[in-house]
Amino acid sequence: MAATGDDDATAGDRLHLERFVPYRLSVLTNIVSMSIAQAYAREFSLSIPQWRIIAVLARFPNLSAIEVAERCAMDKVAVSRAVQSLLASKRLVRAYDKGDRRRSILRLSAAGRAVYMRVAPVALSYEKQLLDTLSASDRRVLGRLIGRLIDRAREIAPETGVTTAEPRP
Amino acid sequence: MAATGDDDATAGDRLHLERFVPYRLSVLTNIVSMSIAQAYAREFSLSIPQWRIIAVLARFPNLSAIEVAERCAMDKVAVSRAVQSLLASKRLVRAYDKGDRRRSILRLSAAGRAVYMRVAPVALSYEKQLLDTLSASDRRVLGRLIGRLIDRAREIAPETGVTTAEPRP
DNA sequence: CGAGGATGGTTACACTTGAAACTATCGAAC
DNA sequence: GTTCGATAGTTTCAAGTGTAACCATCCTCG
Repeated sequence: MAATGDDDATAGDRLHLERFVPYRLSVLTNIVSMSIAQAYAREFSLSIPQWRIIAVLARFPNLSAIEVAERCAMDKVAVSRAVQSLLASKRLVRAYDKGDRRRSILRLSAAGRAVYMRVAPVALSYEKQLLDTLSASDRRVLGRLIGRLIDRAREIAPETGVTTAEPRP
Repeated sequence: MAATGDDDATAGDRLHLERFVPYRLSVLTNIVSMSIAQAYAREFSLSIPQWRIIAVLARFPNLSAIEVAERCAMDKVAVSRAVQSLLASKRLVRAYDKGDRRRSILRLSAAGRAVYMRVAPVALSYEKQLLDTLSASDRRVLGRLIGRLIDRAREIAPETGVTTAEPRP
């Protein structure tokens, strides 16, 4: 127990970590990410980046590595590494663009699709469990708020470079 | 086969990454954390764990390492390391409990408080900027939703051990 | 007292991650 | 065609992180 008791933040501006939204978001995200990761890491030995790549390629096949990076909010180094391990485990197939031979074209293999088919329901059911404490209207609001905050965070981010999802259309 | 480049997720259960709440939370948190970290990492060479420890000790002085860990949602190894570097940079003072000599007692030094005084306003102003796209009522709702989701995530987390903040009172 | 177990904290090692440098290809300008 | 700069992707090396093993101290129960 804090000997002096409490709150020694003598600034005019008080930062209460436990009410500080960035901090709380980070706590929430950590718990959620770890929970989901556990579900697939154990059974399929997938890392988080690997799983993201599978998920995005399941939905948008034939992306290049950089396009994957944009959609996944990962940087290209992380994508490169995850792609290599997915190629090694034969869950991914890589071709190269005829016209531009720098550009890779990534698709899931049958094995990759199989992994997706088994992991996706687990992920979705986790999300369902997580959200079912909220009312339908709270869920809608949550979705809207997250969207707004992401947009806003991007606006005020000091040119963070790559950790930005959603390719500009 | 969708060579057209769209939605090949032929499962009955479709995972739309861009609508998947855990994913969106992770994107949001990444952008936010990196933005804030940049602010203090550059000027004060503080890592995220270091900054968290400073913030929590500014508010609750004389905690032990484990109490810090609980409040920061960090594990004790991370705390140990961050404490060491903060001791090395003279931003922290460590004493040991008279009654229980295993137990450390951590406090900010004058230098540590000075860092806090300069970083806290930056963090708060970032939060303000982030949230000022939302109406006052949306902000309240957001706070409530995050709280609910953290509780829920803890409930359904498969005994993740330590990544859990808020000591039980 | 002293053995066994719990608790606070640190160390060791393997693995992941990030920043920067590097290769290779492309497009355009001269 | 050659040079220059941009783009796609990889490699490298250093730093960060997690797990497990490890000391030291404390507690308790015989």
